[in-house]
Amino acid sequence: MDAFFAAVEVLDDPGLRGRAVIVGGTGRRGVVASCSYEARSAGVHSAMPSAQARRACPGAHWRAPRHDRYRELSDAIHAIFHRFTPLVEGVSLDEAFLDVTGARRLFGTGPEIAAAVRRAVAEGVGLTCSVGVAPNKLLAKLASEAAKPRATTSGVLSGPGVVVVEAGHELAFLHPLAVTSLWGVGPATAAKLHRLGITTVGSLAATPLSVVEHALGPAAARHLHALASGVDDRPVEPDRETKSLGHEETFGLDRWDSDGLAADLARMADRVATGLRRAGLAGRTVTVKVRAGDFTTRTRSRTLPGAVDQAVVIAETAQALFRSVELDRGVRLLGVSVSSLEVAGVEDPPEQLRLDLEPPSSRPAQPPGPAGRSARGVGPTSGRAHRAVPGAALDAVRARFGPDALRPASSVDRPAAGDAGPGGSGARG
DNA sequence: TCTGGGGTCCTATTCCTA
DNA sequence: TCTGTAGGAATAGGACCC
Repeated sequence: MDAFFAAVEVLDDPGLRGRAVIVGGTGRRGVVASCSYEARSAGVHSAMPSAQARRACPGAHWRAPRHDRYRELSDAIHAIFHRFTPLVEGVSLDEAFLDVTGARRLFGTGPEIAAAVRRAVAEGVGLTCSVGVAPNKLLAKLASEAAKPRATTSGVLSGPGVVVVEAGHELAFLHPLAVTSLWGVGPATAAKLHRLGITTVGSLAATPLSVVEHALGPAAARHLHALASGVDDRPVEPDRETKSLGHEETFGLDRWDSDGLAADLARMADRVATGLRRAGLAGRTVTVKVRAGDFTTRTRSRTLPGAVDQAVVIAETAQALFRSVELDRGVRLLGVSVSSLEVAGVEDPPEQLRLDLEPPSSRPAQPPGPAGRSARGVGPTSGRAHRAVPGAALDAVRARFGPDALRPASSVDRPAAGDAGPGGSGARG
């Protein structure tokens, strides 16, 4: 999709058409999530700090992100894709790979299918998308980039909409591109490649693999070297499993209140647990992420004996991990995630619902964990999964009485998201 | 008063066990 | 019983994507 979030804002407010529209955090620490091509002409781009974007484009119309609305339209767009092929791999809300190998008998050639998809999306949801047609995912991705509109300092140039990379012309398309075009080459990798004199995809392909391996390590080098040669065997995977699920918040001001931060961790854990149950998942590894005022980031993780989807267990583990992190430079960002996911079973017996956290010492002794691991002493080590019924009860109450009907008691009577709120967007509670 | 949030993947190191 | 080692799992950090 072209400038997806911004395009949705224009769709819902046609008065914005042709104007510079920026979707992003307006707080003191916000960044640009998406912007219209008119804003891009002024030098604004995704991930740019909001303060910088305001300076670059003072007349822009700002909108706060509305992820539920974007998801709604993304679902509608994916449903359109599925009319052409079942092999749809969603990369993000606004990007997907379609393997149309088996659809050509029904819908025509690749370019014909691309044009039909664009028409169907425009008619179905009123948004424009750009399509790349190519023999593999890398080339299709790069071709779709080439198909998009272009923002220049003198204005917006409409793109071709569809770009086709024909078999036999892969390298002619690929090799002149900047090496940063390759999926997986960000600023750090680009800097290493530039030190070798590698600036284009073609120059990467021409560099001996052993030289690239020395700079990037074997895995990344082999992967990028193959991509630079136009080789990309990755299949379109319609049903990719979720590997982790988390939530994190950047505070408007650095914080030092460890009690308040611990309460926020409980709130975030509750949100993650709700997400796990909604997805029918439970996870064994709890990770806490703490970004300090100087932007250094620390993570602490602990793997539990069983998979959990209960907020109380995730919160207790997260809070224990959090206590092991030095707070000497203030806390800018705090986050919780759960990984080592598995499908939540229903065979485990239910546990008594606990409504809030208590100090570990006030609870009955936990069964001993496996030798060694439990001795390190962070967090609960119950021997089986905590899941299903208590969380389902919480979810049922919230479904009936609203999402705020039940909250961790530790977060009651205090702002829900820290003094200044995440991204400075204000406190709830 | 530069740097969000939700993710995936890779690498190096540490810990534990056989 | 002690020690060295190898391998796997866990942990921590970082790069990258949209």
